[in-house]
Amino acid sequence: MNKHKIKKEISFQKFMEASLKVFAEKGYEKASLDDIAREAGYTKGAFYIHFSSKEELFLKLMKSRLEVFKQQFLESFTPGENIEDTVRAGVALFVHLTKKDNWAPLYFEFCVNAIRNDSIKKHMADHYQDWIETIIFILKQSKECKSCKDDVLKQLAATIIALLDGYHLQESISPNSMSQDTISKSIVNVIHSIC
Amino acid sequence: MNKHKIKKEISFQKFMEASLKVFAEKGYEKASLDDIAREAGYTKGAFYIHFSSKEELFLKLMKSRLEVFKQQFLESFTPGENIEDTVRAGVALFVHLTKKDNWAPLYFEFCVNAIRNDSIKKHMADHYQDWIETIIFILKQSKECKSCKDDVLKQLAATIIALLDGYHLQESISPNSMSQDTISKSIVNVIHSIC
Amino acid sequence: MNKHKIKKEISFQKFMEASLKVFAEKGYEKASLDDIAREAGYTKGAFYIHFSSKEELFLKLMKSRLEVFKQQFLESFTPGENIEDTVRAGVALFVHLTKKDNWAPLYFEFCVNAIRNDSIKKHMADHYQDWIETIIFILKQSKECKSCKDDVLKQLAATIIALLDGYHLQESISPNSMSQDTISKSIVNVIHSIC
Amino acid sequence: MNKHKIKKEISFQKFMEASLKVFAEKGYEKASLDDIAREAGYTKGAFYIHFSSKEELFLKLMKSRLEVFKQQFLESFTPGENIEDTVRAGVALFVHLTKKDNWAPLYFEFCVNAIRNDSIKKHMADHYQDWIETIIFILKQSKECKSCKDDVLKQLAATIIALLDGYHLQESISPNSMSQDTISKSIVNVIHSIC
DNA sequence: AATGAATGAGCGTTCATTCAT
DNA sequence: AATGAATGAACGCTCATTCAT
Repeated sequence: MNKHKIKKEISFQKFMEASLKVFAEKGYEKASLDDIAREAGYTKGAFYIHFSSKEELFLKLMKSRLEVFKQQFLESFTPGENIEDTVRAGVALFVHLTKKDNWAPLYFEFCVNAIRNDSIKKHMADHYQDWIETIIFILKQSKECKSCKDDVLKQLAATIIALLDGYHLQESISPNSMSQDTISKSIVNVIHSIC
Repeated sequence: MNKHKIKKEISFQKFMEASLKVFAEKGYEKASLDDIAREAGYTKGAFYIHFSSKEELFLKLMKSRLEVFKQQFLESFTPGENIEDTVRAGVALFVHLTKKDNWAPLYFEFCVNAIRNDSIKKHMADHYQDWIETIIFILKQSKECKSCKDDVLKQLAATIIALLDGYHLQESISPNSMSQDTISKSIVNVIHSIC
Repeated sequence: MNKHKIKKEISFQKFMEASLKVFAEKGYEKASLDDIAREAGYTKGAFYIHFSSKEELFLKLMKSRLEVFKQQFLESFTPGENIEDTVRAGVALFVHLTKKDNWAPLYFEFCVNAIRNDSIKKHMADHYQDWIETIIFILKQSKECKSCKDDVLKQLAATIIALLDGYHLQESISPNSMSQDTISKSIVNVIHSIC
Repeated sequence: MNKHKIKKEISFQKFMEASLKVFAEKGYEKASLDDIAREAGYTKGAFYIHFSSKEELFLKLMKSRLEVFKQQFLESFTPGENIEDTVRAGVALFVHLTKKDNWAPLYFEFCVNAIRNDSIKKHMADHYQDWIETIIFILKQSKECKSCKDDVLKQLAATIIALLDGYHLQESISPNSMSQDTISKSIVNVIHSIC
């Protein structure tokens, strides 16, 4: 039992959780290391034991949260009997996860920074690719898409993501413009029309 | 003809144009008033003749650019003979405007700040409302949607916006995942399925 | 009459004088910009109106003080009737200037930083070259050195500088080990022996 | 034989050697204990087992290196048959030692700190006194200085040190301005002229 | 004897804002 | 209307020192 390592892991996690909160509340630039350290229950100096810079923390947090989001989705997702039920379950789960942990401000903070910073952009692009593949995998298990070509499915998956992202954004700024039902129906329709 | 006022209007516009560029390049926080003033061809002190704070500038710029975007859309938009052509024209125009003037980083900068700041959020919400109405107005001119109920059209318009926003975001981070054609077809299908 | 420029020049000079004092007292690294600004009667922020970095200030101060030292020497130096009087006058003047304005700690601070920093080193090397030429010029006016070869005079001048630097250093650490008289005599002797 | 003590002595020496290197490269202030510990092959915490502070290390290093320099000089120095050979041998040895172990930046770092810090100054003054006595001892073995008065020899020794220090400084900043031969000749001449 | 997590004070630098000119 | 010197509060980062392990 290595107490040092355990302690380090605990503080690392506290910093990650604290930064999740502070970045979500204030955005990357306005979140100060003082804020984050205070929230984590440490001093600013301690921060540099665990991270080499603010940017590194942001990147690590981003990787971690995007991964956690995907894991939580995959763990809880259960496809329905038909494509409609499957989509409905997926959308419901997406909406649910989206409301947890201050996800919206953090996610769009990632996006905005990705647009201007190439190394973040690369990461977000990978993340999109991941989701495209995940969605294709799910779609392929339905009778509707079983025999669709891969490039068609790719476009379809990207469209579904666009719808969800756009819904998420709209919901964050002007809640209740769209119902979950509308989103689900639209997705199902797009699937039927393309496949 | 008041020379003072004309001069003032000119420098105001120069600051607006300069800040459009600098905010798009660096984001709100990292854009310094020095950068903006230099870009505008003035000094920092001059800034405060036209704006009372950096935040005010950002808000004014946001209002102005969102308005300009809409005006440019409305001016150039010509509905086609049928809904499909109309949608295709609208999407093409949206994509075109979206690529001008470094629009993506600025637009999503607005969105991200809206999520965290209530007065900005209010503004963006109004902007969404505006677009919803504009889209409803366009849809109503087609035979497909002529007799649709208003609340159905609202959901439809919001869905179209979500698709476009989501496409815009994806395109900014990971270009060429989706074709314009896909987006148009999806919109047409959603229209058909809902109306 | 440009008040802005005058004001700027005054503050610039105050910063230069303040840094002269603070660098001499604390050395380059331990002298903080807060110290220097306080000593100058300004705040830290004002510093960056006049200098782009701490290092730039140090370099400017170094150039300025080395130049001032040389100017003061040249202005006050009057050769004697013979080489002995000339040397005696020169040494007395050197010793006098050396005791003004906290010169020793500043000068050796320059030297130490020169050893480790190439751009400073280049500057100090130029300064040495300057002094060698100045001393050669003075020596050439004496009948003893009138017809000496240039490379011999160069070695002679460098030796004289070594003696003065070495004396200056020793005097700064362990005062009164050597008399001015000794130094003068030694220089005269070296001149006689080489020329 | 105490294993603990031997181990302690070894790590002490490693820290001394490491700090010799790091102080020479970066100077006192910019040398961090992290740098030194890493160079020594330990961690920062271990440092405080052997030294109570950074300043103490610097002082111990200074004492040790000044002593080592003198020991190395005395061990290798062999007087010649006449004063000229003796001086030539001494100068050659001085120049040789001076080029070893990054001596210049360290030595002048000592000097600069001595000028500003009284306890270091005291130490350097003792060091100078030591060298004066050493040089007097050497000079007294020559027929030229055998019967010189002590205070005359003291001035002479101080002058020789000044020349060597000045040469060392000049050589460190602007190499090859003076030849070793010139320095030797000058010293011999000063000896002849004073004694 | 040695590690390494944590502190806390300090530093160089940036920048929105003010105001005399 | 415009300049630009000055402020003052932050901020990211460093580092000598402490202490539980």
